[in-house]
Amino acid sequence: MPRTKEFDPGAVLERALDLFWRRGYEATSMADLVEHLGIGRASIYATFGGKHDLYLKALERYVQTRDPSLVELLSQPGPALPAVRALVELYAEDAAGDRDRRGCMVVNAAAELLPDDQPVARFVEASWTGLETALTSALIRARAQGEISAEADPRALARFLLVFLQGMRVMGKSHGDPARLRDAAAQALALLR
Amino acid sequence: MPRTKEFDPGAVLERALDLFWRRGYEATSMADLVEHLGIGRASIYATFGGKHDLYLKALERYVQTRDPSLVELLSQPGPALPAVRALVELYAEDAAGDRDRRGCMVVNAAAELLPDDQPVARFVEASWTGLETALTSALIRARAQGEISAEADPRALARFLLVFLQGMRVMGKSHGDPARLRDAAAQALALLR
DNA sequence: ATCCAATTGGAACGAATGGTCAAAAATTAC
DNA sequence: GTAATTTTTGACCATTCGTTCCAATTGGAT
Repeated sequence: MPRTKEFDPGAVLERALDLFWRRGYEATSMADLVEHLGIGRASIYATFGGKHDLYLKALERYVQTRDPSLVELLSQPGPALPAVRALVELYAEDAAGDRDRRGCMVVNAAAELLPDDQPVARFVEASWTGLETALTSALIRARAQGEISAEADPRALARFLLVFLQGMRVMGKSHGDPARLRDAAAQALALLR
Repeated sequence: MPRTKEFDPGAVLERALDLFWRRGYEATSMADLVEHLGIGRASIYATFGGKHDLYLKALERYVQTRDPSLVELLSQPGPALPAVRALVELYAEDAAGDRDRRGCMVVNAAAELLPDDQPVARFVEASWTGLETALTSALIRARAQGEISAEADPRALARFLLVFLQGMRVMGKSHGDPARLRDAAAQALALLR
């Protein structure tokens, strides 16, 4: 009995994600969204709720469609260290080569909305904890397989990498020397031996 | 002939800095500022210009009154490496112990306003370049004094530390395990040998 | 004491904000 | 074909936004 929607909610959410990612939360107005999403104002409210709900769903989609490749990358069987190194280099290239300098949406969310926005805060923390866990488990495997020193502390190393990666993501928003992030990444990788 | 102001512009700017630092640019309204600065609306415009000008001046004050201690710290005569290590630990403690999780205003500015806001972009880049330069010069001294390996690359190491420090500053906005940043910092310091 | 000039508080500005509502259109099930 | 129900459209809402203006006030210089 319900009438079918004329649009694909997933595709619309993707466009909302694009806008929020590029401009942030406050700087993106409902008028902007109405214009770029291609659907009416009321349809947005009916489908996603208010602006904050829509932002949260966009952030969720961001994590689910951009980050998971990382966890998969880290969970491949076989040698674990190359995956970790590849991850760091991927982040460096990503940040250094990002033409429109949108950075990482999670980092942007943390910087703009935290500490006041609790739903976003929970989301950010969960995202970071997830990456820390994936890194830790990869490093535990690496140590077990003799790829890094037996004395290494996998969790501490994972935490270090986690912080360093977020650093690259913030700094990627600035038009600095692209070699800066590459140099930094090369040094960070020296810690993994 | 000009009449003297009834307020101390420096003190007022300090209060504006406090607000912008905590809430960011967009989320801070002129009404908020009027309420917290203790001076009239027109006085704000007459003294500092519009909202964006005020933000820029607050950001400037932030860098001038919070960061310079760092440059001084790194420029002390004698052994250079302890100063660098102290700096990393200071950032870690700062981020982990920051009760109200306001983070670093430069990082917040970068995440919220970049890449679209060019004046802010210039400011952020200058701030980061300045820290990179100070770190590089300290590490050059450290190498010359035999505190780190002769094969070490001071600039690359400085860039690494720069990125890592900014990472701590973003992540400090989240209520995560405080040990996370301390663990990370300890690992990063292992690179300075 | 007087004039000058700048600062002051507060009212007012139009534009833009996020959100709502009711009428119209459209699709499905019968 | 008809009835039912939901989506869509777009006008509309009160509020808040950053900014400007003006009249009153204030303090400094002569």
